[in-house]
Amino acid sequence: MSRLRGSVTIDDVARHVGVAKGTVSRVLNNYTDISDDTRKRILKAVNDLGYQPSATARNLKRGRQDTLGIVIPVGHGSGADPFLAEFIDGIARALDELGLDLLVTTAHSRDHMIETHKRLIARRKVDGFIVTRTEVDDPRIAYLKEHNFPFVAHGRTSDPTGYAWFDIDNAAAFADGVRHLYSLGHERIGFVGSSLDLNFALQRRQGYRKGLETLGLAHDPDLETLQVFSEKGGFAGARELLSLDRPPTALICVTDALAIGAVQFCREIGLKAGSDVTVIGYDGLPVGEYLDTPLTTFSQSAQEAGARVARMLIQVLDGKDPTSLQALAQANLIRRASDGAPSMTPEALAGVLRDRLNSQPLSGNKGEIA
Amino acid sequence: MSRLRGSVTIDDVARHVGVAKGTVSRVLNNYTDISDDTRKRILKAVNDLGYQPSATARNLKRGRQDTLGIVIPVGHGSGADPFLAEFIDGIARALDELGLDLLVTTAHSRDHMIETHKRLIARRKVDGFIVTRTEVDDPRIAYLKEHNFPFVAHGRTSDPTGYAWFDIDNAAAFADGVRHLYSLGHERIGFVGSSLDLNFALQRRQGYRKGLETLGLAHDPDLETLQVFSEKGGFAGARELLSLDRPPTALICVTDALAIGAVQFCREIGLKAGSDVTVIGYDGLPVGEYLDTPLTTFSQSAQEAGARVARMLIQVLDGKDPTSLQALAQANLIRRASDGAPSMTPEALAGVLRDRLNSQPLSGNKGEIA
DNA sequence: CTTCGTTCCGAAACCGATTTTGTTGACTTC
DNA sequence: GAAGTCAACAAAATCGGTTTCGGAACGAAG
Repeated sequence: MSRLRGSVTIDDVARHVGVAKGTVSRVLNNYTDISDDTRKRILKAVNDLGYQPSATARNLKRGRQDTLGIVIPVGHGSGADPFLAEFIDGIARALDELGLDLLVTTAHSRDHMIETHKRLIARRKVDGFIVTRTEVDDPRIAYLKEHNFPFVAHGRTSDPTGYAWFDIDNAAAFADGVRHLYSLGHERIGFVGSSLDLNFALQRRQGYRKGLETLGLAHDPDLETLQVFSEKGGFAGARELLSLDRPPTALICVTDALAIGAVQFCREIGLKAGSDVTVIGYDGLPVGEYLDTPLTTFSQSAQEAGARVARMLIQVLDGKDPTSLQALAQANLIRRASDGAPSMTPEALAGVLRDRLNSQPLSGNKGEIA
Repeated sequence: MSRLRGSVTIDDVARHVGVAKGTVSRVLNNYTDISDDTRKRILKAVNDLGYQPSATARNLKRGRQDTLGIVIPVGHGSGADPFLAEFIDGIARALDELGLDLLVTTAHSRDHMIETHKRLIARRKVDGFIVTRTEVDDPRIAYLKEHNFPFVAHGRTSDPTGYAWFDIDNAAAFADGVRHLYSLGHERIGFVGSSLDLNFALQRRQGYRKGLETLGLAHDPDLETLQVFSEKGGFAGARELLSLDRPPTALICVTDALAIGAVQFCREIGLKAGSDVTVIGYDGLPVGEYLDTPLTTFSQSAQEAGARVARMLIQVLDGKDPTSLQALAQANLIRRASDGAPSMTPEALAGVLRDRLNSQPLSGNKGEIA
């Protein structure tokens, strides 16, 4: 009961000035049919009383919430994605300028994810969604499209039509990466990937294959491995590929986490990343710079991506046709130290590995395949 | 106009069943004065129509938003804090179980921070706040206390009375750390800290000093350095301390980021972390495990901390006395590989450093002091 | 002096829920 | 059989805004 926390309502202002509350509202919403005198008196009172309109009441009438939603996928304890942290930061910054807010929710499964979107829509807590980490066949996008609820995707799906999205040209990046490795002298190039459900993972593999094809290099299925999304996966992937009879001299990894694991495998086996074996990652994580061999990686600004996607969503909410809001950006390669000309042939590398794998036990359980 | 996106209102349900909307509301809120028959018919209609009450309308009447707020400090482009990402994840998970949501905002300065809290309160967008990264003298806490707005702090201030908080016993952790280093044989232990405005940074230094005192070790002010909060700071800090005439053989760093930079300095100068120089961090970042020398560090579960703080805030909102909600948890040391017995005396270390610093140019600009 | 058009603002409807108050009919009770 | 009780719901008030509608006051036009 009672004026909770003494907040000032529009009625207080109206009474204070001696006008109808509708008049106060009109002043605050810049209607023109208010005399200068009245306007000034009301503005003064608003200021004096420290009045700020209740978002709730305003939203009820307007049907808008001035709030955007993002529901982030969280693995089973796998920890938060460092990319997402910066991405959200970017969104929040962009929204702040416009007085909008961001509602953040997590979901641990696909069902939970859809359910959360449903709830937020039904209870009208948000005006639109930002969808991240798009899957090749994404149930969220299907749901939102079907219900005609505003959203912008960061990343595409297998059918990137009929909705607004912002994406990195993953395929081009990986094709470039392969070309770069080839120009360094690598001819056997391994691909350390992960679950192909995620669209970017699939696209990066496509780019990898396309790159090989363009260069006229044979595509050897043995040089591709799919691992879990973590350093452990990268470790296991590197072990798998480097243990081949004719191992790759370079590894291109779908994410930095995988690349970090791959570099670790190289270190443990006594190979120098950047010369004995080349490793390239993707994400531009700052920490990559502080590895013993600073990681060469593709970078995209997560913060900028967040800001951009937020602004796109606002345009959608303003009625702009989502189909006209589709943008592709290029990632760029940050060369640090984990890439270089191969120091030996695949055959020589295979020899070294045979020796080392037999003589040296590897660290703990880091190579376990999940 | 018009039923936006065809959402079903309580009136639709009432009309469909042929009752007053108040009756529908009472059914949904478990009032007892409804006949079984009517209750069933209404519940069926609710189900059939897929009705979910509008959060906005309900909030307007109830005066609650079922939304918690967190405004996270973002440096000038310094990037997002990996700890915060997991922390938020923990909050979101805990809230999900209770049907609450989390509003995330960023602020780039102290003023902006207060302003954002003000706005969120005045516009009644949130029921309470979670305050993170508390400063020794925190303006947010002062403001919220003064205005009697519900909140829970993650971390204390210099005056930890009169509000609810959850904190790690930073002082105890660092005192333990010093004891641990001493037991390994270190007698000159350096402290790489950062801005003492943040309460945890101050507490950790207190713990460091207390640890020395307890062991009867002299406190040498030269062994303490304050750096910016990043790998660069750690690099610079390690350089400063190790360049002393009698350098420390162990460095205890306030955060993992600093420790990572310190380890990098050791590597570049040709010292082996874990034997030549011991480095300990704090945060338990997963990436610390994948450095060339896996980082020994103090760990606290950010996710659990988030969940815990969220639950505390809910208790505050339920009317529990904030003063009764104050909890201190212990951090625990995760020993990996960057700590060990000293391989040489401070004097010998100084000799090595003199040689190396003269002969070997250091990497780029990483040592610059910001 | 009427009529018309503006300008400016009060009154009331409305958004979609919750909650209070009031009403109805059935059932007791004496 | 009149009065009182109770269950079960309808009707209306309310939350705090926005928006529509309409009316008063005034000057200009005819």
